[in-house]
Amino acid sequence: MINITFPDGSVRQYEQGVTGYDIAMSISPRLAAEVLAVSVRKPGEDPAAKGTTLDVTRPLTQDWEIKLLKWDDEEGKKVFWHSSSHLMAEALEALYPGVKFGIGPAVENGFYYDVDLGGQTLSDADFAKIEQKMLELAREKQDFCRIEVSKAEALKHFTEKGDQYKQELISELEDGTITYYTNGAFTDLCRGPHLRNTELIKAVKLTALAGAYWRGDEKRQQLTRIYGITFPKKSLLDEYLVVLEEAKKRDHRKIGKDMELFTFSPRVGAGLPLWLPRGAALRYTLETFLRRKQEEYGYLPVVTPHIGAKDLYVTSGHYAKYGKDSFQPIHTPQEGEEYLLKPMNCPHHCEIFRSSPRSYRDLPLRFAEFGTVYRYEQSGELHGLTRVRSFTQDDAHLFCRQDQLQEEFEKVIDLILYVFKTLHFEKFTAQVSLRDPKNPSKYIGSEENWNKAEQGIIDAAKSKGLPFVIETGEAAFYGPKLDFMVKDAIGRSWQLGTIQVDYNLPERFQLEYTDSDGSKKRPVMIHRAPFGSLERFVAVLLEHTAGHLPLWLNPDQVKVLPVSEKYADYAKKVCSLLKNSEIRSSVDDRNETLGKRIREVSLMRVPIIAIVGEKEVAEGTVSVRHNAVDQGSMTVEGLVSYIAAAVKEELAQ
RNA sequence: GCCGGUGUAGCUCAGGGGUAGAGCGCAUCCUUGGUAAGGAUGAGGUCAUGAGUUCAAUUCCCAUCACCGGCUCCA
Repeated sequence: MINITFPDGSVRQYEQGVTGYDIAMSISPRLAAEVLAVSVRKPGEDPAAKGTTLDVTRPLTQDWEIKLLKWDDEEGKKVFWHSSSHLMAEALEALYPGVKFGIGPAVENGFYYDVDLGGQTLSDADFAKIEQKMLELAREKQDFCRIEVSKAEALKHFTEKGDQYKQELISELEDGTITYYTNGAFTDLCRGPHLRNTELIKAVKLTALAGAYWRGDEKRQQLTRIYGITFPKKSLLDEYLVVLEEAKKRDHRKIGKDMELFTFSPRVGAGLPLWLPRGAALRYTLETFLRRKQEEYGYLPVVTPHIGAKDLYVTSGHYAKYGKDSFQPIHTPQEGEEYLLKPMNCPHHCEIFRSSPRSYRDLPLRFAEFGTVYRYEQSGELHGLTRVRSFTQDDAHLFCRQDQLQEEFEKVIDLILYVFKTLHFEKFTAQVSLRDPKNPSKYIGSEENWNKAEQGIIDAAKSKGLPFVIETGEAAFYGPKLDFMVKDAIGRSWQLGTIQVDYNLPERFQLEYTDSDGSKKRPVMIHRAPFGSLERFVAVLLEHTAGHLPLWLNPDQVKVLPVSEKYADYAKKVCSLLKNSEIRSSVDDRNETLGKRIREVSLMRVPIIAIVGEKEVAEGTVSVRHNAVDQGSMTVEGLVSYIAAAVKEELAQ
């Protein structure tokens, strides 16, 4: 007998060799029908440690703490989708004989399989056929069987099959650890785990077709990557399709066009956004918001040029690292002079630090700048406002003493949390990015400093009670960092704010201050950007809010609509009174019906509509509609204080 | 940068070897309206750019550019 501990702490005894499925059955057949996989962990192991996921058909031979994984568990979905990729492979093999398979994992939303179709081509017109075949095979209730094989046997099998991709994978595996999974006529090299059988897959949708290199290496064979997603219920697929539609509607590129915020012009160049008046108003409001807060936190605004001498970046180390992949140096008429478009603001700020002798009493010094930078992003990677070649960082560099690092880092976390809170990004996670210990040559700076910096970040995050994950190998080449990933209203993750500790640039720029004992010391530097960049932040904000920006931030706060042209003069008067109170307002007195203008103004997401007609002119009032809700009539002064109160409430949160 | 797709009016898109269409928007007129689409008339296009095939190219072929979906990358 073995002891099985359940998540609630209860323990039950089972026969040796019992399966997850048997255990589920012993609780309820209904649970057994839903259970997709089982997560096991040695009893008493750290609860934070991830368990091992096993097939529900795997016999259990020792004491375990288990969790029965269902669709609602991330790991359960992974197993479901991974099995689906095998199902798709089976369908492909049936429809396209001779097809060879690369890898077919589960991803965040579904799964893919990289395949080599030989000479055959595939287009999304073929999706329906493949989906049909998958459903047909799924209904056959094929069991997924796990088979252990020797390396020699596995190599022989795939050599005979002529699948060089699997051969390559097997050749890198250790003998004795190799398993196959079969479902129906399809056998795949696979570690698993998988579903019990294919029947659990009730709804199938192939979503995209893409090219992908074998093992991500552009020098190697290009495979066709087929993306799909499956569900245990048809209704879940329908819901998913609705979410996709919703995401399309929330696409910041579309909203930006609708709301006339920004545009691009091929004549100006790819990835170089042009901010339209309303977009510029939005940016300006965001900048002012942050500038004021930073002032409270003791930041000092600085301004630096958009170009810098090449030597500046040679000193910083960026030239060696990125020079070849950047916009190329600008050459001046005077021979030998070379300037670079600035790809970051830090070297300029380092020079500001150097501009005068610094005392330990001066620290910390916090230089802030909305600094526009230029980076030669690969053409294929440009995407709306989230990935551009010219963008403005809400940048600041904090120069502090080692004993101030922790506190400064924590204050930056506070500032970022304030920004997120005010803009209603309620779901976010922090990611601590550390060095890749296997690849030390990728990084500059001493081992000792790296250790100090990495520990400093972890300590600060812990003391702020920040939920964070550690990612090794994700650090910048000059230092470790703490990145904030926010989840938007429909659950997608985006990287926004970042805080980075840097022991390297102070070294390279020979920055120093005089300590209390008269000795020269090197300051520590913190890079930070709560928004990340204004471009990306606006994009994420638009997708998060579907363009329904809060009143304080909206480029149009009030639209004044005269009921008919007779009241246009009064409307203009109201508008100018509002403007006198620094409210962003305009009049729509076009010769259109009131209903139509309300519709259009609402579609433009203007939060407040002030309607004026005979009654309002007589009474000296406006009729106010806020977010489609009638607020009754009020005087212009009344509307001004109404807005002031609403804005104050939005910002106070 | 690589693979695939797309590029037709300001916007969203249909069409197709014989130089073009719809809806919305825009303009003018009628209407002067009370909380999400009033009516009529009209103007707008080197069919992304460049070369090629053809009697004839917006349509077919090639290249370039931009955008879209992936891959790779991201100081």
